[in-house]
Amino acid sequence: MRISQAAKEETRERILERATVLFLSQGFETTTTRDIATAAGLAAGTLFNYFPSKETLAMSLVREALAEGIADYQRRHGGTEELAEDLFLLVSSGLRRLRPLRPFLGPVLERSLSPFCRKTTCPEGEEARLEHLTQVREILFRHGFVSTPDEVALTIYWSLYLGILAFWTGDETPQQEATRALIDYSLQMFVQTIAGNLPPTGAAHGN
Amino acid sequence: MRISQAAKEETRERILERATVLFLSQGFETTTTRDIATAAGLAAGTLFNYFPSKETLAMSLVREALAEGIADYQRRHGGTEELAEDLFLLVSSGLRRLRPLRPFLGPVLERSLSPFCRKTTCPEGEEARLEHLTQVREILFRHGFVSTPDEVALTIYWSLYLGILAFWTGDETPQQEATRALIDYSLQMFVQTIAGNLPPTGAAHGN
DNA sequence: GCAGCTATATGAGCACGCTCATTTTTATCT
DNA sequence: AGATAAAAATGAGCGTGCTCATATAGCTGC
Repeated sequence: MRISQAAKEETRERILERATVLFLSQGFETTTTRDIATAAGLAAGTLFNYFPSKETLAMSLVREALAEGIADYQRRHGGTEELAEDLFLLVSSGLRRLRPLRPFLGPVLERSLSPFCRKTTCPEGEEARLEHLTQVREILFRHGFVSTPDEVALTIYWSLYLGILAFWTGDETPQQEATRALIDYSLQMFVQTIAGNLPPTGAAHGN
Repeated sequence: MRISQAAKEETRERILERATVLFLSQGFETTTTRDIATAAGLAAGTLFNYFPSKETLAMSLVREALAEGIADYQRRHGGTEELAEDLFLLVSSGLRRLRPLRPFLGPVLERSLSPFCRKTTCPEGEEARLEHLTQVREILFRHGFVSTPDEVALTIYWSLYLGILAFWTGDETPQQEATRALIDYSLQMFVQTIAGNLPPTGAAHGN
């Protein structure tokens, strides 16, 4: 068993696929790793040759979706809009890709994107965070924030973003309009602050 | 075994006390519920007559600390300061009381205060959140925000607050100065936005 | 003090995520 | 082909948090 790089990738995809089905039909917590392994035609232990933990498995789905969201955003929007609008499109693109997974995302995001306890957290979550923040930085740069934006500002951005995701996972309004309002408000808040002149630490300044 | 209401409370306190010691010396995840039960002189299962889950047990400690923080705040500050300053004092009071537990708070807060998945979350966490937000509402009211502040605004406040807590649990700077800066920034941001006139949903307006 | 009742304590046992020694499969080299 | 070594699959088994049938202790009315 040396070359079968392709076969291995295939198995990986099959696991993710079956896992998604199970998570959607019975929820994240209720689905056992044994269930997933069986559904993918593997022994219980084999699953962990592909993913170090159940959490990481689920987070792979999330990360992939968010990455596609970023790609969508880059493809469609050159960034001619206003800053807040631009960020709104980024966030929306992510949510659109995450949409099919929404029913089971609560517990997954809680464990893997939570701002707490960066050490224990699974690598996939950390990477998703970095990928998103990189894109945000790029947008800010494009809008004239030349210096690397404040560490503090980005920390706050991530807090707001998590709040949005969290709210969205439980938003029962028809077309998730409530989430839309929250995104608007959060981003306006962020942009207004970062663009203005704030006493304490001094936000990055626009042109 | 009927009356011992007082005795029961005593046992509860003993559990919390021993658990704190264990959590501090070996961390939250590493400490088993069996460890705690034994340390409190109980059988493994008895622990769960007092706390429905390990998470809830830990969260009781947090909630108590935060409640004391709020009490401290109310005792010491009539609220003569500026709004942002007032909120800063509230947050600081909480952190001061939480300080002794800091070493093991990461995983605990992650699971119990996380904005995700309100359903699964333990009741203690939800209550702590409501208690804190009630106090925030009171402060806003005192500063002239007559209408109940926007649901949206409070959701955002909580996101920011969680971000602060999260950052604080991992803050390695000498006197947690970095956290101080984050609190300043976050609250300025919040106050500035809530006081100003923000297009989308319309924040509560000051006098 | 002795039944009777009920609140509490007990610990065997369950299901879970995950590990690891072992077995099986597969590619490469002669 | 056969031998060899590496990669991958296996499933028994471990330590968790937590449950639940059972046992025990404490109060009440006699």
